[in-house]
Amino acid sequence: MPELPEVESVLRTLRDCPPVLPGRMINRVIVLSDTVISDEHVDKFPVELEGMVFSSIVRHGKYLIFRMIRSGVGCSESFVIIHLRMTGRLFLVPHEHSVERHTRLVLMLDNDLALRFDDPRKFGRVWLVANPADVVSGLGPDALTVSPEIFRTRISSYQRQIKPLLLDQSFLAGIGNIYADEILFQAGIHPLKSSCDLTPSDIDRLCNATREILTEAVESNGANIEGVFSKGRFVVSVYGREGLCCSKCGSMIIKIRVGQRGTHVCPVCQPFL
DNA sequence: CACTCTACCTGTGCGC
DNA sequence: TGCGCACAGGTAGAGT
Repeated sequence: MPELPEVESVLRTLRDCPPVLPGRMINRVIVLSDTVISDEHVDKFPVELEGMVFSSIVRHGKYLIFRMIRSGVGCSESFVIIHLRMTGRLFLVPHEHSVERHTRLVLMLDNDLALRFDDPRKFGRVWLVANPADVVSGLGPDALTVSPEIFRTRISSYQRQIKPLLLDQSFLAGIGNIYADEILFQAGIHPLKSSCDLTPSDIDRLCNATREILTEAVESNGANIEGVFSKGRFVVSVYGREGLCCSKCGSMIIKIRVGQRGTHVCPVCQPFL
């Protein structure tokens, strides 16, 4: 399940690992599933993209934002934005490997490679917009780079259960179900606790845990969870470990539901009080 | 505003 | 073996 660290890993691969995406022109666009294009005018999508060149890539939360330019007169720019949601994958392949069972979109490039978007569940979305704000303006600050001051200010403006708040992309962008559980475990905070009941010390630990967990996961190239997401090296402490022993205190990790989401807790390290 | 539920979608893994 | 079903998860939108 791609969350912020996994999306960052995709970004770094496309941007830094040869053959890289920036500088490549799109020769042809193949839409295999209309529903992944977040625009009622799916027909326009290929027409507008063909001939455009990948310029740069940035990430905000779980969204990848590709700046595209059309060389020549006017030098117009636009933005391709991709959200992988649950099961989306994005990678460069040779032309001849450009379509498989769950391939939804293929961007044929000018160097015999293709940028391929696969997504078994068709949850992922692709936008083509003139202004990235059209898609990402509702997001809060990026969870990896938010400053402690902003973190403290924002958290005190809500009165909500802390886990659903961490998952709310308008509060902080990038945290999903796996890292929310990991962050709350590291901070020693119960997921059902209300944000307004957190002490200044709780908030400091939460802020630090958010930065530390996400930074470590990014450096590890994402999570490594049996059968779920196995490319990275980040090892989870509580997610999916119900019935196993807590690595800090040895108690049994339990699974509860918080805001309809499976939630993993060490009842000793994360007291509800 | 806080929260809950549903829809979207399909592969997996369980119980019968 | 095979069937049916609950479940997983991110987000939007509707409802309480």
